[in-house]
Amino acid sequence: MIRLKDIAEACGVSIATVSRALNGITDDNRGRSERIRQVATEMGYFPNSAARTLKTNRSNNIGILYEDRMNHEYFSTLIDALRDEAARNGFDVTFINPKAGNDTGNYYEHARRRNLDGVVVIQADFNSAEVIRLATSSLPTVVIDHEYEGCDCVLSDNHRSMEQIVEAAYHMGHRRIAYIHGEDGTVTRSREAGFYKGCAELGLRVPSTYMQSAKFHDPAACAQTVMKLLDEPEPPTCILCPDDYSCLGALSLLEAKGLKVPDDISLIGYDGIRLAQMTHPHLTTYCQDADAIGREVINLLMDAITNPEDHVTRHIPVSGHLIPGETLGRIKA
Amino acid sequence: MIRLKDIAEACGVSIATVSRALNGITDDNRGRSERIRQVATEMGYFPNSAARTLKTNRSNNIGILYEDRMNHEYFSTLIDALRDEAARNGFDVTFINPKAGNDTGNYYEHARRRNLDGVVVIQADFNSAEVIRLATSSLPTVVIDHEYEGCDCVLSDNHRSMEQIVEAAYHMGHRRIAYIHGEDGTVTRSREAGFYKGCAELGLRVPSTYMQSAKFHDPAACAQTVMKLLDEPEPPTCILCPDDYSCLGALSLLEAKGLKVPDDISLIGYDGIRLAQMTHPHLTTYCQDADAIGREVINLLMDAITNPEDHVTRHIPVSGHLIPGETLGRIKA
DNA sequence: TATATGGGTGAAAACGATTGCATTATTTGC
DNA sequence: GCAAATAATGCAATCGTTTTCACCCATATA
Repeated sequence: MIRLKDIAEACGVSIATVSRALNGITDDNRGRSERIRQVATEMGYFPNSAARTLKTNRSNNIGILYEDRMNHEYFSTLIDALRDEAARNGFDVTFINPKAGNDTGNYYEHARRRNLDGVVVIQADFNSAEVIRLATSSLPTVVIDHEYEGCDCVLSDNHRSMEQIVEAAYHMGHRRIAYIHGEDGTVTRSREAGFYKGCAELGLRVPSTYMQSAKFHDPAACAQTVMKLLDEPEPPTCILCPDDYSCLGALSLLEAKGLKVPDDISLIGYDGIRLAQMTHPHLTTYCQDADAIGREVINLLMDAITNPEDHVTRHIPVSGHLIPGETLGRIKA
Repeated sequence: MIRLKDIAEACGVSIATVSRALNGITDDNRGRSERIRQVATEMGYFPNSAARTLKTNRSNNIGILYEDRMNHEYFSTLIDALRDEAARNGFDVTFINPKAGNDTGNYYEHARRRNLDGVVVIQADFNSAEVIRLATSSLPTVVIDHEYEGCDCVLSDNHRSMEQIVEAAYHMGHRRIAYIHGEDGTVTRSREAGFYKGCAELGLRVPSTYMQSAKFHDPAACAQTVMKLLDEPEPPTCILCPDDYSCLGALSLLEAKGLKVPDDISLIGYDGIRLAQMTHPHLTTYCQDADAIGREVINLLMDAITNPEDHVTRHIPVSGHLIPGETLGRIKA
């Protein structure tokens, strides 16, 4: 590999001069810098990032952490968005590993060892010591969908989205709306609150049995819970599911039982995966704007990295939108 | 951050001794190494990978390249598998970026600049100069689903899988089988060949109109092509789709036209995404073993990295399996 | 007791870049 | 055209680690 030294020798100048020419420190005097740059390109030079990192303490590399497997469309879209947005800023993206090889490395250590300039927490157990350590460390960190004191975060509108969903169902005439939520966590609690608020504002009574718990991304679990709801003395006319996968599970079950969606019962999903628009009927669902979230995350991170002094931590909400679909039907008067 | 120097001072030994103790070079003499290790842990030491990389020319970091957006379940599963398998070997994973910030960096340069020890090409335009450069470089590279001369690769069984699919349809009594394939490329050509071979072995005639082209992951395109096939004077009784998403598009269309799947016509997908088993009817589809592929890829890469001398390049096939599903029906005699 | 043996040790040189400081070359103002 | 100001340059130190080499000390062997 070509080093600065090689270029220096080829040009008959010192290493320092080459470094400065390539980094644009010197105003191009007599075209000398220009010539150096040209020679560098001719020789096929590119900087050794390890050396640069060692000296400058900047790696132009950020870490992303997610503990689950990435088999939800929302996650992979988000990761793509992060990658692209980081690249636009000249940054690379490296995974922070839940199980870092032989080393009993925690996340923070892993990030430091790799000289990462910042970290994005996409999804994790927000109560675990390791994650808290990371979020509260001096390392620039942006967390998605969870608020830590003094830590930047980007929040998809879990609360507001549920309100919107409830309103949408209400406007279609539904008065008996049940909510099957996912596992407990920041996201779930926020959505739950939004659901209750939406109901309260519209004066809807919510029997305790209308609030059910299942698991995220588990169609069978959701279907089973739907069964329970149908056995209620007063079954709901509209059921909100934790996510689109679960919703599809519910849809299957209902069809298998001979119930027509949305004629007999309405369903609403969450996430807006592409497949939701390929089924019959298309899912009525709420779509989070993963690209926008990615953009905001990287913006925050870049600011925290480049202006550590006057960076003020912020909590930024990003809103999505309701996809009409066909699983939410009008209640016959 | 704690440096070797700090530990050396704390222990009253030289930096070299600390380095050797921590790396297990010295047989633990009089428990000294043990004590050094202990002090290191107490002080919260972890190595600076930039420094280590600079000195050793090894980063314990591999790159993965994919040019598309990662919105297919197969890709994200694969990336997860690669990440986990790499971690098991003490390696991290960094994305190689199609558009590397301001730099007009090609893939190879990007990998070198980052001191990556190896690269996995998950998906790319295999004819582009950049990708060829990467694959033919001295940098350990494993390519998935494309064979370059002298370059390691792991091949999902595109060819054999199509034969199996054809056989499965045949055994259900189908004699008029059409194939809608994706965009041209290594994968498509291999599948096409498998399809023809399967038909030939069973003595099935394949009218040229039965071989149609659409796009991968485009339900609408597939649906449209299905329309064309239905207009044939002798329409097929079974249609093979490029992938599950496309297949769902076809399924929707057929249902919309009042045709029953699989009673009136059979469909077979490809990929085995989770959603394929949540629809009604469940998709009959072929599932690639992403975990196994990931495992093989990393195995190859690790060998190429650790034994560059006696590493022999290999082309490894990984087979998947047919998921029965319900969209392939028996032809009434 | 003296001599080989052998591994543990420390000093120091790398790896390739950036950067403070002193110096030299160039430009500017008069 | 000369002094002062300014810009560009080179030297050398430095980032944190690994590793060569010479050295030392302990143990085993004669």
